Amino acid sequence: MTRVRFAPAPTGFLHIGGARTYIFNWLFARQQGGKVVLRIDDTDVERSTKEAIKSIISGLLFLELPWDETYYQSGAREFHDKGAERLLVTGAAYRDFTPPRVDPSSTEKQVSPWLANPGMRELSGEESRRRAEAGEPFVLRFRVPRESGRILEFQDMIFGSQSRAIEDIEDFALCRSDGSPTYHLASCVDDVELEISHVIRGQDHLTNTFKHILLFEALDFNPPTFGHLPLLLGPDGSKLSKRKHGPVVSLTTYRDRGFLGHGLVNYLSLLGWSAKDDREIFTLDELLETFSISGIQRGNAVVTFDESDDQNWADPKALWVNGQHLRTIDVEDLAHYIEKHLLAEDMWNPDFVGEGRDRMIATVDMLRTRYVTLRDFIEKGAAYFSDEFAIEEKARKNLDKGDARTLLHELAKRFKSYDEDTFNEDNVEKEVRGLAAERGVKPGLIINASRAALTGQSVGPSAFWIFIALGLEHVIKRLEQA
RNA sequence: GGCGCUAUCGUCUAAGGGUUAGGACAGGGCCCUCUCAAGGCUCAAAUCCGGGUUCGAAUCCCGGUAGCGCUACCA
Repeated sequence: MTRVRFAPAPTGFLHIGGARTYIFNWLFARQQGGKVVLRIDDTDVERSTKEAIKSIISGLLFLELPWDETYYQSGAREFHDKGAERLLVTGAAYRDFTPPRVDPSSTEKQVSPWLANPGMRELSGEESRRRAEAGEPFVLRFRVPRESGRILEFQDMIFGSQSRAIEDIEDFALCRSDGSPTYHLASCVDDVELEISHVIRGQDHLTNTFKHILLFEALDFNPPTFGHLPLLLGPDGSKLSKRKHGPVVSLTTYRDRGFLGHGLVNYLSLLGWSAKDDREIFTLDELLETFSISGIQRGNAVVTFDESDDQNWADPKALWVNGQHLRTIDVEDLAHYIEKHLLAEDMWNPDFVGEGRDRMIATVDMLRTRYVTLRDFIEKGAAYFSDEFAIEEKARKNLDKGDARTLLHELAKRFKSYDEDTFNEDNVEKEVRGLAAERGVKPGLIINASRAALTGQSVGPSAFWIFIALGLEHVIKRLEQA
């Protein structure tokens, strides 16, 4: 049985690199008919927060790729303790009483690689126990058998055959001085506990994998199959991170700014993976059909975004992919997503249910070809859903041209004799063009002024269509107020 | 510094010994047109450098360089 896990540390929001890892895990597992476990790696009590867990889960829900089980590492402490105990008893681990390094994050160059603290591996079992019982703090370290001169090897699903000399691996920590397990210990023990068959994670763990293999062996378990994904880099070329790149890379930002869950899934899946043909747009089903680990390449991918640019706050390609989804998904579904945003903005109008439903759907359908996010319906499309909308500078200019306002008022007067049946696109066009001919002005003058009066914008769908979309009542009101 | 990984248009990528090095986004132009989009057509844009191997190298090998990652009592 294929079982994969996605294991974020709840030390902040989940960024889109993590989301991509989740997507690839999910796709792989689902193709195999396997299970997906969400494992919250909250062993670092200092930095883990409840809010982060909430943010991660809500971000993941937004992707609409459901997982099967949720597991909290903090609730599995007894397994970790048992593992640590076992490693200590068998001699695979030892206590290190060396005080912590003063400034572990210091940038000073290391002259030679650190492998172990002097004197600690050689401590006799008795002395080690005595000092521990006396209350002297220690970290538990893995005793890497460097003297074996072994070359460690494994087959990575993505990077292929990997090897590393055991003598280059340092005695990594298994438990902190407060007794809590580190990532390496907890992760491996839990992978065993959860019967994980495939570990698919970021390439930043590629070198750690050798440590993990050593750990699995010492614990007497067969290591799972590993696959490492190329990393996502920010515009500056460094590994995507919440600290460095900020909330623009947060999964929840994409949700809040109006991405479609599967639109983002599509874009993210294209980073490091391709179908080997020219296709770029995939529904979830198509992705499920097409995705393959062998289509993943090994180079890191740069995500370009510009926080200060309203148009390109996300990667332009991400926006484009989302736009493609926006205009191809079922319009009813789309309307449903838009409703949520309207509700959130207090722009919800009860007319959108019942009789007005069809009108709303038709509006959404017309607007979707020129928008790329759900937010656009709220911002650029305000006039279609609400009577409160701003009038743009360019639109005002269109209204100020010639006798535009007078003509619009005349138009309003004429539409008063219309009813629901006669008020259709053809008749409106005839009326508008007729008025233009009558007064000897270009039709464009009235047309563009109409759009300005009706929507507050100089750009948008066909003006004749807008008349119908808004309905007779609103049209007359807005024309009169022009 | 040590170890590991990677290297094709600005960005995401295809081509795994023989192609005018293909596609997509973004950019330019044209068509369409009541505006803006969408859509269609089109232009510009790349094999990191140096050596091999080979009739032939983006592709295989070696060396350099660059980038990224790891080198924590973070994950």
